[in-house]
Amino acid sequence: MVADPLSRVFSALADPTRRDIVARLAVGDATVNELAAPYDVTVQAVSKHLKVLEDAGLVSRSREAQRRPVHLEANVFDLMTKWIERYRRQAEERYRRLDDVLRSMPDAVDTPPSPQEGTPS
Amino acid sequence: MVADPLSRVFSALADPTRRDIVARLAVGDATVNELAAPYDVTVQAVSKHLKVLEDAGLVSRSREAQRRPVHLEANVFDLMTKWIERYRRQAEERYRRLDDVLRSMPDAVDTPPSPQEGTPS
DNA sequence: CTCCTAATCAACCGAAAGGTTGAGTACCGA
DNA sequence: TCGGTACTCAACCTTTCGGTTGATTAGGAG
Repeated sequence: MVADPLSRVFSALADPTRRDIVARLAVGDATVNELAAPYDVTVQAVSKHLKVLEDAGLVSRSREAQRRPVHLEANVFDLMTKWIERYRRQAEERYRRLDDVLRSMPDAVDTPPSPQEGTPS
Repeated sequence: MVADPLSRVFSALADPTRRDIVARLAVGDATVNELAAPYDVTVQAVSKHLKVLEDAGLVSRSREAQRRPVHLEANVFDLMTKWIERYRRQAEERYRRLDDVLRSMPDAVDTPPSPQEGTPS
């Protein structure tokens, strides 16, 4: 994957197994085998999932003898949260303004999705 | 796509073009042709993107003559935000507890990511 | 009715995702 | 040194994704 950071994070969390792994890691660090245990997929598949999460910056892997404990990097969530909040706020602001406009013309339409007006272009 | 709601939302926003469309819609409703204009892809491709966003519950399409104005449903962001906040909080809480433990044993290790302890299982 | 515009549907294509099996690497323990 | 354990790498397979072109539906405008 050579996508932008935001796409990598969103895409990493678009898979339920990977979200599950993140949920598990929020409790505490774990090894690949520990993470793979609950699922009926091979440990290689989980290893691939971890690579995706790592590329997205959501987890890091250290080294402890032959074990490679996986650690959740929760701060990367900020990237998403900021993006989401930005457009949510913007959309809500817009809704509020539209509401004001409708309130300021009390004699106009009262059926919101009615496409009956002849608004010329 | 027959995935769970959360996967649909994350996956919908994993594409930069679709995030761009969401950003555009936060400013105001738009038609498919208007949305397609800035990109050098066909209008059919954009229509597909909108279908993905609609299936994720992020936008809705009404009908106004032969036009189908697209509207941003900002409230669906909540689903993501809740999921993210949950595990961020959990991870931060864990970090805080670990910090407390380390503080309560002042003679122990002082190199945070040092995997030198022989914690027996 | 006929034409134009807006948008979707359908079939297809190449690339990437998610899975598998099999081999390879790295480290510990006897 | 020889296994055994923990994990990754590589090749392959099938499904999904993002895009295309071409046909079709739906609704004004003349």
